Amino acid sequence: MLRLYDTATGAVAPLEPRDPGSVGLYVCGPTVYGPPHVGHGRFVLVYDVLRRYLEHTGLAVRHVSNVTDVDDKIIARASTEGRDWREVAAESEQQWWATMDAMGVLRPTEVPHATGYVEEMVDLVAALVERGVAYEVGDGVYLACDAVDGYGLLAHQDIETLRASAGARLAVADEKRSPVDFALWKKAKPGEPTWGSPFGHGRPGWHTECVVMSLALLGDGFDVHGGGLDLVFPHHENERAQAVALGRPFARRWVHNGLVTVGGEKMSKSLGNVTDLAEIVASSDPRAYRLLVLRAHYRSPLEVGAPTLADASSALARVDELARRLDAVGREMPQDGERAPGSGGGRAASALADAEAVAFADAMDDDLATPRALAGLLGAVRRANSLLDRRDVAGGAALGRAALDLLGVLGIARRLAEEADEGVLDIVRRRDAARADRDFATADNLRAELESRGWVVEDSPDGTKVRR
RNA sequence: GGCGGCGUGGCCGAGUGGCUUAGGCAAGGGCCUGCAAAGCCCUGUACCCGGGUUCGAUUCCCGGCGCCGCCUCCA
Repeated sequence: MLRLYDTATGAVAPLEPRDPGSVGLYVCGPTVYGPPHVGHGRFVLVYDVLRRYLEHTGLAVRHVSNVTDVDDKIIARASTEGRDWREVAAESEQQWWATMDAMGVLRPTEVPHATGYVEEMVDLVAALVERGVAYEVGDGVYLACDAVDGYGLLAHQDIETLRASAGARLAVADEKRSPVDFALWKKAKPGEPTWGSPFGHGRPGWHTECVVMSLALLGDGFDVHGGGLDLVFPHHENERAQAVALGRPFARRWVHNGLVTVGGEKMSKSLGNVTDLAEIVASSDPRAYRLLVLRAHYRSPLEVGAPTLADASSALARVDELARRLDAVGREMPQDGERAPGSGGGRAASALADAEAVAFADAMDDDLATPRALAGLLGAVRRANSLLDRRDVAGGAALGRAALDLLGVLGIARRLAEEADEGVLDIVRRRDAARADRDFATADNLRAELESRGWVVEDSPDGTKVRR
């Protein structure tokens, strides 16, 4: 069984689902006001792999990830660009999915939009007011955090400390009773999108959006709530506060992924080091970024840059090379190739494959230790290549296929080979003819020609092979 | 100031009280090759500093130094 770290307790513990056989996972999704960056890419990949692994172990996963489609930043951008806020949100969301699809990320099973749940949000705010834990002032409705049992659970600080900390930093200008209180409902300002409510026209606060959507779709006491480490406080703390104030059980487990650094620092607009995710997907194999992300533990910080991406790309090339070799082997061998006749090594070979699967599960069950899982798999890739080099086709194929299958669980499936067109094949044939004539000067010129067209040229007993 | 975390070989990045002390990339040597490419084999003797605990610490404890994140919108 998967053991996962819980931010609330600071300990690793088995993930025991509320409903046997299935897991409800809520992940805070993007606010759609601009193009996705590598930080978004990391959180999406982390939870994509969590989901894939849970499904691999036979659990049904209900994976809910919201889109925040009304927010200060969306409104601000629409305003400066003189456009409708809905248009900005829709366009950004389209960009989001295009990039995620390119990265091979599974779409969440449900994608609630904040604007689709405003009525429920109003109801929730009203219920909190009715219970006397929320109060209305001039610019909105706030939650009185003092009334919340265990406020500070995720921040690992008591409310007095949080109050002092917030009070010291914020020039208190609004009408909140306490600096830690937060807006459930923001009353309308001129030119902003609004909805009607018992507290006047306005829009919901961010923290209210997520608590409403997660409970609406996954129900009380759902299994896992995830998001970036930077959402722990105040966002998740405040989501939880609302549920607690209502007397509803909230997430049973809190999972947070580490942040991406660029040049050793967190990405931020003020530092000017925000790396566009779409650029990475366009300029390199999207699986390279996935590999990079999985090579670090999900709770550690991760350095992303051209050098680390190039590094991951090279590692991936070796995996793909094995896949190509196995394809070739598959054509020469019967399809039940693991037990190829006359090899005699079949049983030992499948034992080797089983051992890989066990090691993989051990690593993954240990708080999603993808670095260890990957280390094992990449080692298996090398050993499989080694067996194939030594003509142990049965052993190499069994081990190699096992490794590739398990890499597939992580979303690092093999890339489809690109077919060479007739013009390229013509050069290949001329080069083979030249090599047969031992006219190496001509052969080398033709190889240079192929390489200049972007093909990697490899000689084999069957003649020139090209790939890219 | 409070809270959380980190400092590992050229780079990225796991991990561990001693045992064969990840993995990847890069580098050097080798096998293979007409030469390459790809693949494989071999090599590197790393754990911020100072104390302490211990038979033994990179790993545990204390203290420093440096760095990062959160405490305000943020994946």
